[in-house]
Amino acid sequence: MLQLHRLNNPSNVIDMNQCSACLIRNRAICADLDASELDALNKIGHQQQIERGRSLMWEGEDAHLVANVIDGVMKLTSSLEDGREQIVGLVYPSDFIGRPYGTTSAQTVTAITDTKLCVFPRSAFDDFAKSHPRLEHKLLDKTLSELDRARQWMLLLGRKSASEKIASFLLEMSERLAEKGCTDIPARSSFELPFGRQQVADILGLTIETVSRQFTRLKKQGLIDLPDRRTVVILDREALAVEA
Amino acid sequence: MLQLHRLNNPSNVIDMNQCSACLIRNRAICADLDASELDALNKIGHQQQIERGRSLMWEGEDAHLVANVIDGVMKLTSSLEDGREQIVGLVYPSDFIGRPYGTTSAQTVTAITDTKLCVFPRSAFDDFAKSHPRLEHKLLDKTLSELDRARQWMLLLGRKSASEKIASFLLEMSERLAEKGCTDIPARSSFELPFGRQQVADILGLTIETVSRQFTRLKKQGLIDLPDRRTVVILDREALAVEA
DNA sequence: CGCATTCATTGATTTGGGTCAAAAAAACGG
DNA sequence: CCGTTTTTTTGACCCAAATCAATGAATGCG
Repeated sequence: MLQLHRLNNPSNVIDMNQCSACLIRNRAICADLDASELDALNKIGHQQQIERGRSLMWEGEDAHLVANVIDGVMKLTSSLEDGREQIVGLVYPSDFIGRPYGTTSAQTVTAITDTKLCVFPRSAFDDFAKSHPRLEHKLLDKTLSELDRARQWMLLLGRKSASEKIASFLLEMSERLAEKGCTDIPARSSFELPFGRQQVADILGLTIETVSRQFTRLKKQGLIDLPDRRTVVILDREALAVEA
Repeated sequence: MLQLHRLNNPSNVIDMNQCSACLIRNRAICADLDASELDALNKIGHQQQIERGRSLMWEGEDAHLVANVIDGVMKLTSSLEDGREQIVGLVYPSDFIGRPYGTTSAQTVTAITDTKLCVFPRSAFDDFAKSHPRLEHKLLDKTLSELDRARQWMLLLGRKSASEKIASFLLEMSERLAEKGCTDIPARSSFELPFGRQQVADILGLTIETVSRQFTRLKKQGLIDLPDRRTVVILDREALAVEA
């Protein structure tokens, strides 16, 4: 069933256009490359659109590609045989996807919103990376940051209560979405979640019902407002931080 | 209070002796270095003993060093203000510790057993790494593996029940401790945990009582035996795998 | 060796969050 | 615009694991 979502539709494939105009160029792994290097990298990759809900790679399967997110949000998920799912990572513009120097993907990578990517065949990318230390350096730096973030999330998953999880989540989202420019809303106190309630539950290791109840509780207590189901307005950041 | 554990006791500092005799040399980040490179790395680091319970760096504090574990087991922990603690990583011989190109440590690093380390001042290590792509490459590879492992652990923390957590833990330990040669016991079905019950609880996001109850349950059901409080014998790996 | 301390087990009780079920509200499609 | 589908909210109930409280076993030390 998941197989149906495979992306081998050539109509989605677009020639890689000028990196120099790329909005996330200075934050992505290609940031430290010079013009000629960028050109070489250009030749091995291409831009690709991927629509909301579609997956780019699957847990346990061969991953023959790596990618950079240009625009949109993706999720990394691990799941159990019975369908329980945990979102183990979120991928924002300028973030890197995939496992260089590995064969199988440890997680499923799925678009949460329509997403624009720079895609590279893994083997070609591996070769390029091995011979371009500055790129590997950037990749290492990003990976180390991701690892720290993942470990911070482990504390939340293992030790925080539902209300603490929700509060931490809202605060992190308000920062992340602001910093990454995923929305046009200037005020970081108001932001649009790219996730539905079930996805929030899958991020926090909760059920959808618990997420919903916590949201309405915070709303009733006046710490947040929820104008529509995707928008969150933080009314009392202080109080929220105390809960986190 | 934690400050008392700081390692500035010069008696613990030993000159780095010959890497060529190092037991973990071929698995650690120094694996791909040639003799002269190894010699240069040698000059910036030194070996150090650290005893069980002592910490090498603290969450949120400046980390002016990075290290390689030669022998022993260490833990990475994150904690909340009220003392709740989560073990977010385990560090075995040949594993790397610390955050190159970063300033503050995101976790506390503490010895679980008496540990032997190769310690490097961070700034000197950073410089060395930047000019030695093969070392950075190795470091990247290790970091990517750690990230995959951390994310797999997030699934356990967020979605597994206590009995599933315990079963997964025992199976992983039997593999990890065998593969890393942390014990002399040849049979991977019998191994000695380097952790007490509280630490197992901190790894799994449970309480010590729940861990204890699950252990005794598995013993009563004949899936494992517990000859003494640190030793685990897996009697029915199949059944344990079904629980995991 | 015996006392003290730490660590682990076991039992009784509580509770946070899960499950099950239904209603309400949005979003979608013709 | 209306019926269908999906998503979210709300309520009633339950249970796994936490908490609280002892007891029992190891370990360490004078």
